[in-house]
Formats: sequence, structure tokens, C-alpha cells
Amino acid sequence: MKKQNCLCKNISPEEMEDIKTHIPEDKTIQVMADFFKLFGDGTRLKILYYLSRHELCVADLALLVNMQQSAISHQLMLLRLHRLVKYRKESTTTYYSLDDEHINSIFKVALEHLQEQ
Amino acid sequence: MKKQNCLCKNISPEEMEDIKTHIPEDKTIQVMADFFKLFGDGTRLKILYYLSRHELCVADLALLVNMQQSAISHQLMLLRLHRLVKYRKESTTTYYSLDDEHINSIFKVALEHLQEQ
DNA sequence: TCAATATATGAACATATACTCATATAGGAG
DNA sequence: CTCCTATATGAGTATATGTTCATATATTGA
Repeated sequence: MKKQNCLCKNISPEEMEDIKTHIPEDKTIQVMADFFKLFGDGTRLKILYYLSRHELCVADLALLVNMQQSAISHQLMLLRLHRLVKYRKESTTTYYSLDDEHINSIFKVALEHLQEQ
Repeated sequence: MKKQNCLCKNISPEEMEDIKTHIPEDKTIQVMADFFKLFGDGTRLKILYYLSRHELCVADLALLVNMQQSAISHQLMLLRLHRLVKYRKESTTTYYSLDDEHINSIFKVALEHLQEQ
């Protein structure tokens, strides 16, 4: 690891090299970032919260979140693509529910961090 | 809870009302979203990974992440504002390190989700 | 004092994101 | 078949975000 002009005495080039070689691949990191990005929006958090309480149709979610049906549908599509929610159809109605038991664990850790302040 | 034209038989207006009254405040949800947003970017994830391995100065982080010093500084500022990293100054050098032991827990749960696919 | 180094910061810019509007699709009731 | 309802989807748009470039600040050494 060439430390061109950096004079930081804190760490050796060998340690730098070692740390660098152990980081996950860029692709893996991007997948992880995209996963967290899903939780980085208030509308999606609300949807996930409501679905954690009850299986719901799109219209009811729109009512609860207080947003247009189209907006909710778009977000549900995203959540579906990332396997955070699943759905079942009953004639023209689509019922959504959570598809991942890790969601609650993640919320829990986040709340722990936020309550520290 | 007025279910205007929705015919979904899945849930009663009373249950809807109950669920709606128990959701955290909008402000709380926004704080949570902003917290997760921090993990929703590859550059920041790399920074956090490297800092989880070793205290590092800005220049070394820039070298490791392979990005301009300015970009790293901007991201470190963000992470600092949200208390994910802390720093100490030694003459002109600024050494950064993790400021939250929950970060590793969060990574762990995320990996569990991603490995399910 | 002056030059060099490490970092921080503001402005500008390109891209990503979330929403709205309009419309398509598809099932059920009449 | 036709209308109505529930949902999905594409285009357009305003805002948010991440990066770069240029420059400011601050400390050290000559």
C-alpha cells in the first residue's frame, strides 16, 4: 500500500494492505447499501410498520400512510423486489405482508442507537 | 377511520384506527429514516468498515476508499453529525474512529437478510 | 515570516429519488 | 358486453444526494 505523501504515523502500509484486502467486494457492498437505502425513507418505514401490524391491501395502506395509491404501489414494488414484502391476490385486491423476520431486529438496533442521544 | 370506497374485507375500521394511533410520530420516523440513509451509500459503508478495523486519518481513508480527500471529508462530516464516528486531532492530522457499537450489530442483521436469497 | 501539509468547506453539477398525473390492466357485478 | 373498482405502470418533474473543483483554515518546520 503506497502511502504517497501521507505522514500519518498511526498505521503501517502493511496493516493498510491487510485491511484493504479483507473488505467485501464492491458488488457486495453495493447490495448492502441498496438494502439499507430501503429503510432510508419515511414512507417506506411507515409501510413496513403497518405491515408489521397487519396484512393490508394497497388502498388501506394509502389511507393509513395518507398518500396516493400510486405512490404506495411504486414503493411496494421496490420493497417486493428486495423481498421485504410479499403479496397475495384475491380477485382485484392485492394483500401485502412482511416477508422478512429480520426487519424487526433491524428496527430494534436502530432504536437503540437513536435512544442514546 | 373512514374507509371511503375501499371494499377490502381484511380489516375493520376499528383495527385500522388502532394501528394508526400506535405508529411513532412523523418526526421520529424521519429521524429513523435519516439514520438508515447513512448506511445506504457504498462510500460510507466502506468508510465505516475501515474504521471498524482501525482508527484512521482522512488521507489514509481516501487512499483506502480510492476517492478524493474532499469527498471523504464531506462524508465523515455527515457520519460525525449522526454520531456514528468520532475524531481526535493531533496537530494537523484528524484521526477518525467508530463511535457506536451498534454499527456491527446492524451489519450482522443485514448480512443475514442478504444471505437468505 | 514563508512554504508545505492535512483537513474542512462552499459552490456547482450530474445523477438518483420520490412523488404526481394519466393511463393500462384485469376481475367482478349488473 | 359494459361499467366499476383495485392495482400497476410509464412519463414527467422537483428535490435530494454525492462528487469534484477551488479555496479557506490551521499547524509545523525552515
